[in-house]
Amino acid sequence: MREATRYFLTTAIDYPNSRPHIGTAFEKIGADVQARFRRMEGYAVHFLMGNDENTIKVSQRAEELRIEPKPYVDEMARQFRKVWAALEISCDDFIQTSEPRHHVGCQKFLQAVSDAGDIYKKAYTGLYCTGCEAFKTEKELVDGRCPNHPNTPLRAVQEENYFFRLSAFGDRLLAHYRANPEFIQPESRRNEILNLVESGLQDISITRKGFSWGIPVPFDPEQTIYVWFDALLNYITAIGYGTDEARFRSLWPADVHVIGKDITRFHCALWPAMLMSAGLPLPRRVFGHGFVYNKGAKISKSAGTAIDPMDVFRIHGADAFRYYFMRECPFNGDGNFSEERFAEVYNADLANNLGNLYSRTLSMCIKYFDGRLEGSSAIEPDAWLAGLDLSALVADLREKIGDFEYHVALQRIWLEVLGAANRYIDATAPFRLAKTDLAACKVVLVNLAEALRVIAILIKPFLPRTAEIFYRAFNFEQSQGWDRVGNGDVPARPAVPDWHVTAALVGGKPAPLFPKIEVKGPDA
RNA sequence: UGCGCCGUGGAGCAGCGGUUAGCUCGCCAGGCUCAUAACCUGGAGGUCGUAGGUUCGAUUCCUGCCGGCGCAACCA
Repeated sequence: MREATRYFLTTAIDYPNSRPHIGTAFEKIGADVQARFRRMEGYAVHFLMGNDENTIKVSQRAEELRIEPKPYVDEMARQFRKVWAALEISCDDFIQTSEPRHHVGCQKFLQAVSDAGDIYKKAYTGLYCTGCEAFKTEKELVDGRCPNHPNTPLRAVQEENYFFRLSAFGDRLLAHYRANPEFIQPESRRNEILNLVESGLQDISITRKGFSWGIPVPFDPEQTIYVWFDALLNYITAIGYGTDEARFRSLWPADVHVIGKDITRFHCALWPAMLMSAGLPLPRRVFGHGFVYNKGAKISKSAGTAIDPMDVFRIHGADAFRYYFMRECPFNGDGNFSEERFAEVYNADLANNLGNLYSRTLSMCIKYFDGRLEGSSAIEPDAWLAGLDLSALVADLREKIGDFEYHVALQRIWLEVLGAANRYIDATAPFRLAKTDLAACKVVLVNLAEALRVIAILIKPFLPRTAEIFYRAFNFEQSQGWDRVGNGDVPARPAVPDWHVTAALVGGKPAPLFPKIEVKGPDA
């Protein structure tokens, strides 16, 4: 068997200061859709996520809780993974930057960059706010004070740090952007970075002195590696850089880093420069997705606008949650979340359209044929398409999903495929044929069963649970197991002789997949 | 201030150099009854923020302005 093409994708690693909110969930879902889609296309996907743990805040928080940092980050990682699992995020690996594999790889990398002559030591003088435990720039100050801690005087602190010669990489970065237009996506992010790098880069301090929680600098144990330099390296340390070179070589470079638009500069300027210095290939693509706002307001923990994803999908299910964000919030731009809008989208697209199509199809099969469509193999189920060209549609969806244009892909599926099925029922009226022409009625139902199968495949990356329920509504697995079903199976009618309903029934009827959300009226 | 984004029928969003500007919700009128009071058809409603420019032609490209927002480099 031919070795499948590898596809390595990553998300940003998260600060484990607090639980994930819907904004971080948005990113993971978007990446997961890509991972699932690529698997369906036959790629050997490696999907990496993780937590960013070597930060001052983590050690402070652990201290507040009177526990050691390591048990603290382990517990947070457990909670994060639990949320991601509940959201059906299909990552293959989850790295914590406190793990030995990361420490080893980081030190090796830093040494490599140092050997390349891109690291030097320099005294840095700055105003330090003890309230924030951070340096402040002149621009940030309000009346010479830290805006967050106006009563705490700033201290002038001088510290010797190691610097990375980022400024030396400007021309090479620009050359790379020009030679690889798809390196930074979407276009607006690319323009931003082009602008930034053209205006000149400054060297960046990459170590801190006096912190015990973090990765020691190999050639100066008094210093630890600063979080940004350290965090980016997770993409290579997780796959064996410094610990398993063969594996590293088989997976690197990454096909895409999925990140938030706020950290594009680190991924598109600093990160490639680091890799160039160490003599490693650059990732093929960086995709900076937009943000999710809470009714137009920025998601902020302090302002109380953060929403816990669990609150939403605990009630309505992970698939509904995933659908909302993928359909409603363009991945290359910003979107909004509100309970009202969620209920609207859920009821219209999932309950009335998708779920109801499932219900009415199965109900008729059960009611008129006791669930058995005998002789189905003699029927060519393409009437329901009414001229819709499925292979052209799939080709277009490949392009759209490959470019992270999920909202467009979903709109097409709903408008054209679900629409075709619902219109077909209306046009043929199988409920009427059941009284006059059972054979004709069966033809319609075989068509509808086929429609459910096609829909199952098309929505598989987005709504994995629902897709599986659709596929398993009939005995299609006798010809192809669900786990192996891919986009190539859309036009391939299953060679199963007598299609029959295998769906779970409640009281002889299919249970509603997406029970409608009762919308509260203004006086409720 | 610099950079970026947004301003499209009542609401929320797509779209994008070119046939009658789409979708969802809401509203109105029909049809249907298999289904989660769901589904299907049709209708009302927009001079695509504003003033100019480029073009045979702009909602779509450029510039100014108005309004909203995000980011501004050791700050995630």
